[in-house]
Amino acid sequence: MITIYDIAEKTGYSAPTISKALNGRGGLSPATRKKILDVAEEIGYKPNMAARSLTTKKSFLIGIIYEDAYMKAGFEHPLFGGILNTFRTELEASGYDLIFLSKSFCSGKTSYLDHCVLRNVDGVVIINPAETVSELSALADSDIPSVSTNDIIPGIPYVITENFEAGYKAAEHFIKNGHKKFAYLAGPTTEYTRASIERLEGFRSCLLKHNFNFDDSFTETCPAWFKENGFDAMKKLWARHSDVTAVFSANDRIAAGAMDYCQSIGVRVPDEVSFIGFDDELFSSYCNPPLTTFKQRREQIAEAAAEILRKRLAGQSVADFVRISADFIERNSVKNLSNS
Amino acid sequence: MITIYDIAEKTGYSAPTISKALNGRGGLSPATRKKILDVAEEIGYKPNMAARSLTTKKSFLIGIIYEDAYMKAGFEHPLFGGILNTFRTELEASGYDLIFLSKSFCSGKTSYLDHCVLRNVDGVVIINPAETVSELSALADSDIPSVSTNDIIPGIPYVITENFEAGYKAAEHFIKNGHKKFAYLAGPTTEYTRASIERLEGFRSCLLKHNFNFDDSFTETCPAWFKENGFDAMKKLWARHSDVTAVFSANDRIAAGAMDYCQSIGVRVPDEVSFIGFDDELFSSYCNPPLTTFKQRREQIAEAAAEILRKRLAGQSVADFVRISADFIERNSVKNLSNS
DNA sequence: CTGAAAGCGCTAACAT
DNA sequence: ATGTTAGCGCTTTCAG
Repeated sequence: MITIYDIAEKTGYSAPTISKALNGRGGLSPATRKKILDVAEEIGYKPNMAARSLTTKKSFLIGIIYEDAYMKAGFEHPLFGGILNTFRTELEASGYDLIFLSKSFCSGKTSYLDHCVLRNVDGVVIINPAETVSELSALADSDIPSVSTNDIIPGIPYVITENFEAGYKAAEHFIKNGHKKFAYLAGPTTEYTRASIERLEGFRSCLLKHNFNFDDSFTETCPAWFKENGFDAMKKLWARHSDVTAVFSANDRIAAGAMDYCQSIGVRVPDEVSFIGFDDELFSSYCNPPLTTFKQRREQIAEAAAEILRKRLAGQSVADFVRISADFIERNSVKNLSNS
Repeated sequence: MITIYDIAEKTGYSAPTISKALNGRGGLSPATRKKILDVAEEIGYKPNMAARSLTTKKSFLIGIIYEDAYMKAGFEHPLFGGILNTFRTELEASGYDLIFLSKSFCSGKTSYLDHCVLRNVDGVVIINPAETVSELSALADSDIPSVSTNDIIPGIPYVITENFEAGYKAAEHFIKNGHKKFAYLAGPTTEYTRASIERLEGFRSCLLKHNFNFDDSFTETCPAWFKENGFDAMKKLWARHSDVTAVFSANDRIAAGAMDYCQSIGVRVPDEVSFIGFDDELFSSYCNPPLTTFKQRREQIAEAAAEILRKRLAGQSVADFVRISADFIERNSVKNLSNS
């Protein structure tokens, strides 16, 4: 292992001087600095982050909370995987390393916060916490800067898609295409995750504004985000209202399951029932008919979250939250009834 | 910050004694140990990994090399995302934390190996390196234990799907269904990644064994793994051989693009041309027709890799490589010509 | 501009 | 069974 003492020996300077040169601090003659840096390069010196961390109390480590308890898709989750991707790039560019935080370090008796202390992380990004998230409030109360990209945790700034706006636009699109009977297939909601409800509220808001009937019987809530749940939900909904023509789903998988149900009982999509989904998963452009949906701007969400975390790491104040619009992706799952 | 000295003060024991108790080392009376652990628990002591790492030279950190330079799908990659998922679970259960390795730490002048040294990682998993992987040989030559789940790097044990076997089975399946004219749409190959070629070799091997004609003109190589590449490749292949009825593709996206091409020129799938893909992406069960394909056993690959790394961390010897069979997923993209 | 001394939190080696 | 001493690699403080 090559240490600053090796450089000290080679150059004749003392360890603190080497340290100053390496870290670009002041109080050094340019010639000295250059000589030291040259020797460091020459003998292949690499700092020991653990030692540096011990004295400075900074680790240049960002903890990632990533569990995907909801969709069980792991890193392949259509939203979270993409956010993590960009977030990683952003923070590595700022000189930080990313480390996964878990609740099971040290024989399972640690909390997320414990894990932060153990590793002395400088900051935390909460991409997707495990279902039991109450302990996140401990994180929020700590002085470790954090940011969330999915859950709304009191005391932690978040960056989330403009779900209300998207729901509103979905309704507008159906109305514009002459639809008059609407339904919503909701996803599950948790203490800190209200995405499905926000989408519903936007959807309903637009419908009521245009004086359409949309009471609770037109919403069916899925216990999870999978295709099967969409199938079951559509079945129940159809038993109550077989006259709906416009179905908005909380995500693409639910929409796919619902379309499957319709086709399984001989109801044509989109001729008899139209669909709009959410997420723009890869399969959504392959299914039949290709699904009209919303794409969340993962890169932009990650960039905004990275920016917030960077500011907090620098001790600057930040907004309580940022909302990012989703992009509407029009395909062929919505029939224009005005033309028929 | 709570340290062992706080426990020492509270209990009256010295720091090394506290350390022994905390780490379960011998030479302590059970009573002493219990008292120390109780106090530690009571005052909420958490070890400082950086300090521990400084003295022990162990960091309990595993470096992850994950770039996805090939498919640009990031964590949503159909194979790598899944492997990372399970690998993470496995190693966290063994008391390790996962940290991403990059080549750009410290203003971009570090290599993967440099990054390992900086963070003093105990081991490395190479899930998917960046295109320029030559520096991995430096890692292989170092004494840091590593394992690879996609690339074959001299000196590093790997766990990879039985690609040859799968290719062989694909050919068998076509033959069993009465096909006589075959083609292969290859993916790109790099210095260390021969998956596409291995699949081809298995495919060809079976065809030749059954005395079918299969010269190089029946293979078209895509420059990348995307749908568009499959479309273009099928177009070129079709210009040479419009009589093939059985097309095996190096991955599902290429297969999807190729099916698109056929349908775009009015060739029916699977009635006139049949397809087998690779990966079993989510869209593969949604596309039209649903695609017959192979699913790589991501969990099993990750478990085997974790086992190899654990053994190497413990100083035990391991096999040079492990090959894991892929599962054949039969859907409706292969027509049985014997029945027609 | 440079160096000496001290210490971050922990553990290894040895002494008692 | 427990304590003493020393040191991991680095940076901070302060003296020169």
